[in-house]
Amino acid sequence: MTVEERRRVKRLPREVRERQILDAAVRVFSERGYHEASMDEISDVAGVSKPMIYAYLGSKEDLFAACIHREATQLLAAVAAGVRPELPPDMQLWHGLAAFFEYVGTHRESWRVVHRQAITQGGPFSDELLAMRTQAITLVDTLLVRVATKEGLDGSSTESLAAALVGAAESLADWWLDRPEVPSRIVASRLMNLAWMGFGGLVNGSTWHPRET
Amino acid sequence: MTVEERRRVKRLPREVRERQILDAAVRVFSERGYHEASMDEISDVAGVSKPMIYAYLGSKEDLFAACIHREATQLLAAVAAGVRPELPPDMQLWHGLAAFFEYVGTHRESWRVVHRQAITQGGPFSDELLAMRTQAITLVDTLLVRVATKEGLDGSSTESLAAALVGAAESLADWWLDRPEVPSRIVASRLMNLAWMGFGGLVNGSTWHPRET
Amino acid sequence: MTVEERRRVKRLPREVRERQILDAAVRVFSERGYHEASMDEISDVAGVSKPMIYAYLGSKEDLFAACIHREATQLLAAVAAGVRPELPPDMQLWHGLAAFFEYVGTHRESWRVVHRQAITQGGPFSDELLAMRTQAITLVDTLLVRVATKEGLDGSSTESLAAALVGAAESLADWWLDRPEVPSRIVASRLMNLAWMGFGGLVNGSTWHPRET
Amino acid sequence: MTVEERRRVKRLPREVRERQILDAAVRVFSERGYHEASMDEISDVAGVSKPMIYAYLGSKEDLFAACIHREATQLLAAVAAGVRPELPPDMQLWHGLAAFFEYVGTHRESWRVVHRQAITQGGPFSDELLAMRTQAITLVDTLLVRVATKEGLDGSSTESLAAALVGAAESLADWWLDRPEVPSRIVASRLMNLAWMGFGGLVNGSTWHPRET
DNA sequence: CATGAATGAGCGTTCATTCAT
DNA sequence: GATGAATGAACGCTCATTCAT
Repeated sequence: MTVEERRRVKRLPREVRERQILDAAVRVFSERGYHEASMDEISDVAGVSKPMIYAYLGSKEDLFAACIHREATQLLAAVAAGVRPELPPDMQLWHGLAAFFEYVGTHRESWRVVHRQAITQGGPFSDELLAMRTQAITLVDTLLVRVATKEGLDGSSTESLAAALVGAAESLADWWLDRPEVPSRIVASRLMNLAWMGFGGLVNGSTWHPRET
Repeated sequence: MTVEERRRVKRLPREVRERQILDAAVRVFSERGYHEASMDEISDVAGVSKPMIYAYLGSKEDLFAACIHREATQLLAAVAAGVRPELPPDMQLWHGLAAFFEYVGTHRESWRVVHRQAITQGGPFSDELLAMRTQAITLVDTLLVRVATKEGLDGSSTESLAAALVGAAESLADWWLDRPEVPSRIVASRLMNLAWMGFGGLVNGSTWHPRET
Repeated sequence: MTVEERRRVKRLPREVRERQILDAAVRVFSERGYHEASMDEISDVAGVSKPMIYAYLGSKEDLFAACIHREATQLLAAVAAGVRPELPPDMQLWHGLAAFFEYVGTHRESWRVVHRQAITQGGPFSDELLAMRTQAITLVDTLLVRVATKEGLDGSSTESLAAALVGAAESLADWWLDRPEVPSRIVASRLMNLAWMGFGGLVNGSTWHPRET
Repeated sequence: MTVEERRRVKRLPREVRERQILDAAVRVFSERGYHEASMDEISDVAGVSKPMIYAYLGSKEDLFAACIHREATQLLAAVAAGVRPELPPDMQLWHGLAAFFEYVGTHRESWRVVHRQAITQGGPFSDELLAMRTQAITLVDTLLVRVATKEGLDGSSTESLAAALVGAAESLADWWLDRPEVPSRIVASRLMNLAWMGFGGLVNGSTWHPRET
């Protein structure tokens, strides 16, 4: 019995198959995009017949949502693991950013699916993604608020700043995806500087305003 | 139908027809996304038969590329018009950002096509988009370099900062698209503050570095 | 240019194509039944590609409904044409029945689709069929009522008798379908006798009742 | 799972399992129709895994044929039980009809499967059904022949009359299925009157013939 | 010039059926 | 004996694209 035959014949437990399918789906969705991806290719890559996909993960939409959910959860977990609460705020932010870019760098497919694809598909996908994003923003906001209140800054605009920071990180990650030669530390450090200095300025009260010209 | 009657039906010059088609295509692509958009609907909205579209603008891909090109060119022109070279650098940046958000706010369909759609479709579309982006980055880089060299900062990393800024602007615009209640000035001002403060820090040489923990 | 090529190339007007498609659909539905019939086969038989069917007649359900409607209408028209109002009631009934069996005998496929298939498919098809049946029953009822009132019979149960007669005719036609050797006149005459004698008995007041045993 | 435990799970004898499966199949076929019924649902309703069904009853077709056979046999038995040979012919017919409608009324699912479903599916099912029908026609024919010969009527057309009667009964039952408010006795009585009066006319020699118009 | 008519090719989905366990 | 796991094959439907008119 050859290895190939063995593969075709073995009856794997559902859990294993589901992982195989999700792995394949992430890869194909990442490479082709949601619409260009065909269930046929996914089933080929997964080494499983199409009916299995439908039996275990449901429709194409369901499958895509499952991908986003799994990958986004992993990403968020990686970032959260990087942030250690006993450190001072700036170091927390730094470690969070470093973990984020580290993860994106080592899981490019994952990121492509979660961000590039999910963001443009309306409906149920956005919801899944939105929830994750909200969590990320909350994470950052918590940090900023701690600094801001200490320093006496009005806490009202921290959330929008957090949103901008998350957005900037996403955007930078997207930009970085096409430049594999830059080390993740460098990218993280650039954003950290921009963010911390900019935020520092706001905390000091030295805001910029347009002058009359 | 006699020759006489034939002459009476609208027989518009090619240029006008092309504009009609492109307008319709931008609208439909923006509403439905690239893949959900059907040539049938575009031809309906344009009030032109499908063979006309193929004759004038080529395949669906060609049509989409043409949309991106036209809209991106307009956007870039609007931003460039905002930047007035006789002003000091910070005011140039400010007017550029203001013009950008102003344009995005008043041409939401256009932006949806150019950014949200184009970014997720691989292949030929990215090229069109990439070229425009490079122009934008160059525009900003020119500004930064002028300040940086004046102040003695090493000019090596200005380009990546410019890229980060452009990326942040794009991301923020995307975020803003779903929040029509925020005035464009406010959004522009937030990004301006973050950018200018952060950049100012770098110029001063007061960079942030991770400490040992 | 061969005949075949000519057929592939000719652009026929919509109306003609629709008839072709409906003809093919009636044939295939009649032979295979609704569920076993495939759109592929119908398109093959019609000598048209599948997209044409969807463009002109809509979904499989729509197509089936269109078949029923067309065939049922024709059948009813044939029967109505047979009934001549200037004749006495029994001759009207006779000509109606004769026309009915004549039609069924010469349009077996049509009848199979209208009755055998439509009757067992729920939903929208039944409605179409029900409407036709109601018309048929009304037609018969009108006849019976005229006789019944003349003779003084209570007209309350004529409708159910009409329903029974229509049902018996349908059933007899179904039975007859598998016995092509029997002439249509004979079948019609048998039902006519059963009906007229039975109805005559009722009119005379000589009804049958179960006796105690 | 130990040998001990295995023995405790329900390990019913084949006969019982088959009945379970057939019961479930009749229910599902009756509700959904042959094609809409899925083996999955049947196995669910039966509380048995799909491979069991295939092991015991064979393919879907086989299963359906088994359903028809069982139900049709029951129906015929019920009718035959109603007919008591010691009674006069008209009372025999009456009791047969009454038993028929009584059975259909109390076993609607059964009837739906036997008649409505089986009649529209070609091939093997018709055979099963045809055999049963032939038996029913023979049953009625026997009755009619006895009367007819006694009275001197030519016996040649009794079979077709019997067929018409059986067909009318089937059709009336089908019509009645959707009108549960009518009592079975009424329906039976209507058909009995129509049949007996009509048949009586023939026996008397007072047949109807079309006149010249 | 302009279009209604026409299609090849492919997609998402389902289902009866069969093994390995 | 009994089942979860697995699939081949087909079906309904759509869409970008192209001719004949």
